[in-house]
Amino acid sequence: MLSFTEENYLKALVQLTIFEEGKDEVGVNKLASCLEVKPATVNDMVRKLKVKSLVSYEKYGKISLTPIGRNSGMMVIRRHRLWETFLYEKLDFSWDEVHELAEELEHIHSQKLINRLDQFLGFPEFDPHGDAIPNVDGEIVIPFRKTLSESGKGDIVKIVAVKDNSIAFLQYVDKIGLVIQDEIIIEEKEEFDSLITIKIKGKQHVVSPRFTDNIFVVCAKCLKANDCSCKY
Amino acid sequence: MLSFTEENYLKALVQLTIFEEGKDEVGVNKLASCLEVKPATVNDMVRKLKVKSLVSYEKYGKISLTPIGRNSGMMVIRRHRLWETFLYEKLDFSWDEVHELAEELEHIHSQKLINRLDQFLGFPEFDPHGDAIPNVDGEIVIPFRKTLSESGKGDIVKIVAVKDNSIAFLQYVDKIGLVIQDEIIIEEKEEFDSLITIKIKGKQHVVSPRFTDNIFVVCAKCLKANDCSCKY
DNA sequence: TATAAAAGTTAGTCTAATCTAACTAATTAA
DNA sequence: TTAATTAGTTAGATTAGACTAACTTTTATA
Repeated sequence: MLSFTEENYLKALVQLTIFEEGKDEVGVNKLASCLEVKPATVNDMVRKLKVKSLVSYEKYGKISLTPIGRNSGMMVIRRHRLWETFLYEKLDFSWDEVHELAEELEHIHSQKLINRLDQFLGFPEFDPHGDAIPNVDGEIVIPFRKTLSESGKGDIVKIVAVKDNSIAFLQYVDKIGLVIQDEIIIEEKEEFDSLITIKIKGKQHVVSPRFTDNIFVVCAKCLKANDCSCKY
Repeated sequence: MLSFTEENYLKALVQLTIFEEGKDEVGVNKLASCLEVKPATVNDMVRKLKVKSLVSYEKYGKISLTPIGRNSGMMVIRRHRLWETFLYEKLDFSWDEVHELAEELEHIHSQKLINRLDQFLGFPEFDPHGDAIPNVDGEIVIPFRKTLSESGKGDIVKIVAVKDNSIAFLQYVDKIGLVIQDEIIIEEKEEFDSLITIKIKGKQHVVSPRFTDNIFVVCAKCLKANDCSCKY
């Protein structure tokens, strides 16, 4: 049985490798800052996780997940996202409240509980932030998507997820009136300071990279993220 | 913020004092065996809880809860029993499965979460084992009831709760076919070995004190536990 | 009421998860 | 290609919650 802490390390590793495009390993410092602990602490823990065959690691090398470690980490994320969905759908919590609560709930271990919860929720595919929920085997389809920052002037896109789950960010998104699946028109991109002018539901907003880096979108027409050549 | 462990101490103290008729304090050994730790461990912890004004305690004396300690302990029990109800009512768990899962879920702290859950469940008064659920202020109405062992020959009673929440006991209750609110007729009481012959739904069963000590009942006619003088 | 048994305490040890401070290795840039 | 910077390691300390073993106090009983 994994401890609360060990699970948090595995979860962070999944986020920093599998969910981070084109990466399958991560350094001690990066993991430390993600978990808000000191590198020395990570060093100790990674050795323990290695003994348990959950990570691959050599002194002065990078850290990566073994298949077992990956699956365990994925299960934590599955639990997290299913609880978020429960809180949002059934208990009427707002999307900026659910993350914090799910941080605790994700450590309840029972497989049976989480599978029953999944069923109770009607086997949802996405959590309230638009993130895919790993299935019972720890598999996940990472959908094609790009950030709003990567969209070009004139593009008409659809928001499919948010990257940042912090209360401050989500409340800002609410304030603008943006909801998952909404259409966004990129009206202007200012090279100088990277500010972008967008239109949502007919209303214009000027937003910063701090915002656009954390909004995941696809083309509103073809629903592709990258090799889209749709013309409006 | 109380730790997982501190909460378990407070919960056990509520059970051993408030829920145990005519007691308002308990010794180190009793608490230790209830929590399945050594008396030395309890001694340490009780000192810590005293510093936090959660218990009253003097060296070589008995342990009792302060009003704050009582309320904190009650909140753990409220959470436990609401989660049990959720698992039973919404996720179709059987009553012998819910206790174990609720032991983990009860440590999720959010007041808001538990009050929303309460509302979602329709403000239930009793958990699946027939135990009353403390309200939002940590108050509880401990209903009048006696054990089946205390019932006399010829009594017709109604089961309102079970004392033991262990899987083995609950599965035995299921096997007999007994359900909360069922009527039980005490047909025979054997002084020699304390075996009792009961009739449930027209079927006779011979049961031991191990069973009857853990079944809470009231008079089926007047719904009183003690000063009942109903004649059948 | 003396003494045995039960209940409670103390001191010292252990493990998990963290830290700080000082060190070493690897990488980057002048 | 050396020096500076960044990344990673090690040793030793700390805290919470548990333990054992030896001791002391309280209670019950002969």
